[in-house]
Amino acid sequence: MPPRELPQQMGARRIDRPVPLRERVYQAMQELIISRQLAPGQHLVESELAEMLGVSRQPIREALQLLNTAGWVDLQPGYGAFVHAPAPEEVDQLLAVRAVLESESARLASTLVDTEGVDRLRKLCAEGEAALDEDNTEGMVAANAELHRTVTELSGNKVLMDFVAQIDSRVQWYFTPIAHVRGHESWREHAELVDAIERGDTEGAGRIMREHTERTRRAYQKQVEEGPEEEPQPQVRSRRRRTAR
Amino acid sequence: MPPRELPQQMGARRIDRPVPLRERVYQAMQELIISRQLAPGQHLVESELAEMLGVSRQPIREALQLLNTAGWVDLQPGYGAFVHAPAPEEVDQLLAVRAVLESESARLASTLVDTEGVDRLRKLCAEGEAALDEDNTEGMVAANAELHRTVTELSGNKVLMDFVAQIDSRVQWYFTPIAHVRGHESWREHAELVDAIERGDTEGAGRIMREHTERTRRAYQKQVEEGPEEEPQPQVRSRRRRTAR
DNA sequence: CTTTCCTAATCTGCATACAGTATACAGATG
DNA sequence: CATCTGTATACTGTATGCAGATTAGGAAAG
Repeated sequence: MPPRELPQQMGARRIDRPVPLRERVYQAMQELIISRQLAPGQHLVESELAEMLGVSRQPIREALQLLNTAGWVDLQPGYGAFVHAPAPEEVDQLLAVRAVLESESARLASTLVDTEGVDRLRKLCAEGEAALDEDNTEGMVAANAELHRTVTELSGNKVLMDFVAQIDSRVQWYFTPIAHVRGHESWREHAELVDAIERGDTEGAGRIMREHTERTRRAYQKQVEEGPEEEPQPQVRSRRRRTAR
Repeated sequence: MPPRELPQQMGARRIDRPVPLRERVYQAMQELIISRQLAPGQHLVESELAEMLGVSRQPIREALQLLNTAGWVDLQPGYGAFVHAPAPEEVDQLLAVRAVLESESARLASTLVDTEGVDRLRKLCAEGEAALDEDNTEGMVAANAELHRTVTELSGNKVLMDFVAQIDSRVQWYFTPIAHVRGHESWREHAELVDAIERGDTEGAGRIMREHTERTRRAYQKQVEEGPEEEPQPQVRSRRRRTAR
């Protein structure tokens, strides 16, 4: 330990190191994928992306590797990178895992009740309801994500947070297009969940969260059955020739 | 489909594409970390690794990124890569997540019973017991890992498999040194688990697995409390000067 | 002797260059 | 006309080079 301690309480936030290019490329590409500007199955040519984003191939490659491990793109060695095209059963499986992890988050959160945390949750509930009333889909999705994230944060388990974060961003991707249907119902469940957490009702919190996410999952399944398919997705999966000059 | 089929039954095994260098570097480094040849907290200098493994820095960098997302090394932008040094509470959290995911695996597996799968599980149980009898720690750890992996595989949920695989390899890393203590007890529980899966006892399978992994977790906690610390770990975390010529 | 500042050397981040491989198109062959 | 084969080309994988950032170590000052 250094002889003299530095007052730890000051703006302990260290100056932000320059964010590596690969991180920013990662973010940019994630957004391009979520917004469907890069379509599922599309071939991602490194040099093209490099030119598009104004950087060299190196940071592009690094970002692609990260996107690969996060499940956003599929990397086929010696072949290329393709935007991941989630199969319906994969989405279902993802939601199943989410259900389990979030349920555990709720259980843990309820054992660490904390008025400050509960306040935050209630505020998010209010925001969500408000967004719902004014038909603001985007705001609703955001509030929903933030609520779930907060519950996980309150669980106090960092590892859990990491995993749930990974899953949630992908769930959001799959979901955004099929505009969240179960509006009021969903937010009523959220409110119940917060109540259970507040009173330290571990079993209740876990059960409610589990039921909640399972219902979401079933809503998704139903949507898939009914809505035949958004588009059959040409599922390109083949290398594309750029300039056939 | 092409008009004329090629006799599909012949040695249909396609020639293995050259495994990218980054993959092999990843494997090599993971092994070096598990075997403690690269100590926790140690600074990993790209050029050094490149020389050591006989490749250029590029594949090293890519492998480091992957190792980072998998939790094996910590990457500090502009600063360097360091072998991850798990804090005790992190290990505990990891085991908690493992407990939940594996329990769910067992539940799902029990709903998809299948004699072939049960046979494989039983065989692994036998192997484990045998290894235990002849005091073969390595074999025991391997059988244990393989058993858990198989249960997850039988769950039929690919996403779950991915996550559990990630967790398990890290759990193995943390565990190998503290030589698995709860020997017979652990394998008795495994046998019970397989029985439950065989008879399609979903709740039982889930419960047994949960209790099993929770017990493992508690065994770890106890070990941590008793064994003060392996070594206080200098926690180097500082860049090292290579050739102070 | 302690603290501060400066300097030098190392290391990372990013760009570019090169080689090998897979693909698509065109021409050849039956 | 259909199918096969050869060749040009584009893309990935790997290596190397360069600039800026960051730290360790030591000199200078209190």
